[in-house]
Amino acid sequence: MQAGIIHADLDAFYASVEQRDHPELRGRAMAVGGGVILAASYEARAMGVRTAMPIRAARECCPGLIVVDPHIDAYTEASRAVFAIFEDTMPLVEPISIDEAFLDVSGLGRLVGSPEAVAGQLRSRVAGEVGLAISVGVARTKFLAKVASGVCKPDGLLVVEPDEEGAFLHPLSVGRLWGVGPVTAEKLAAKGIVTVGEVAALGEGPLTAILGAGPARHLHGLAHNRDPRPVVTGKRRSSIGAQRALGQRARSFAEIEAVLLELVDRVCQRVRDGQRVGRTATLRFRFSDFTRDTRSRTIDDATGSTTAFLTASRELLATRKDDIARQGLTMLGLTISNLCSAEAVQQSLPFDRRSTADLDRALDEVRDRHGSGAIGRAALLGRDGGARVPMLPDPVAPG
DNA sequence: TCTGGGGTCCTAGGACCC
DNA sequence: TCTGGGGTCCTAGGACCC
Repeated sequence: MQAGIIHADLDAFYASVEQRDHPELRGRAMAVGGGVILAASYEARAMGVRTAMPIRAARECCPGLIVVDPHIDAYTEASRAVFAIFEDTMPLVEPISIDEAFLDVSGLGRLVGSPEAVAGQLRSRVAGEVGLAISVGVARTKFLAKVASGVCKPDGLLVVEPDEEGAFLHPLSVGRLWGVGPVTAEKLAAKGIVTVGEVAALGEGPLTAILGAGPARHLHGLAHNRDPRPVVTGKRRSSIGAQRALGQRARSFAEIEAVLLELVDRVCQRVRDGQRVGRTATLRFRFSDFTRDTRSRTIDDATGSTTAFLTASRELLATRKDDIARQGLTMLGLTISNLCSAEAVQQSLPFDRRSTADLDRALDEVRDRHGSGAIGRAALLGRDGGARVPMLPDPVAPG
């Protein structure tokens, strides 16, 4: 099997757009900041500036750092232009974030050129037409393609051929494995495991003892470059949320309720704009001591209604009223999940007053269309036994 | 200047159903 | 009547990513 999956990743995206649009920022240690550092230029990174760093700390390690406000519209526009080039090159594009995507070029054959040639074309078109540097990794799996683009940053191109995989992967630090963050890296380091090769040599059993079954299976697979995930197009977000930092100042409960109303309104608007409906509201709290907490509630009928989610959210907020008064809230967030398309709900059959046999037949129908794990009886009936409009998952685009 | 703000995926236990 | 297995859903929480 040939190396046919591309991972393309724009370098220091927000900062690069600012440097493109403001020539006086080029070659300078600069960053985009909104409360904390959102993105730093490579010049600033060389001085130790990192994403998510408080701006004051960033200035301490990099005196003279230029911090500019974010211009989200410019980033969105640049992202659109880059993705248009991706899709013009290859229809099989899976967006990962505003500045990252996978492309499956294995089907292109000799018609367009080797994956390496396609990757080179992408890089020169993005540079020429959008004015941004992009790093591209090419490999046999998604995971390895992503590692490759990370290793060749900035402004690089790296192809890992199938017979080079072990030699490339094993010397790398475990932190390069997708899903290994500070917590997992520390657990492994405590057992003397630092490189991907050491994870690969360990075997799944001992790894399970260190990390638990799920992460061990995942990591063991990656360390041997087993990653069967295909490149998938047409995915939709499975949750939509917003949050608001409140600062350290004490807030009255009424003020917090007002913030909640704003959040609910904003999130529900976005849900409706996407022609979607949801069922679960999750409130996220952060207190003055930086501890976090979540509370969620699922309502029976999927909706995009601000009123419905406001009711659910206020109930959730009320459950923490005492803690909020005692500890002080510094952040409030709301996420709506269990999303599906509003259209799917429209098309669903009216189940009211149907017999159990009818419901079971309808369930079979849904499972035929969407797969056996798509939906359970409880989701169709509601926990109180009352019939209601069922949730259908969004259809996944073919390919 | 005050520790953004947007997501994904996984796990475990209890409730409930067949 | 008792016991048990298998499955889904909901809730809470953890880790991670950009």
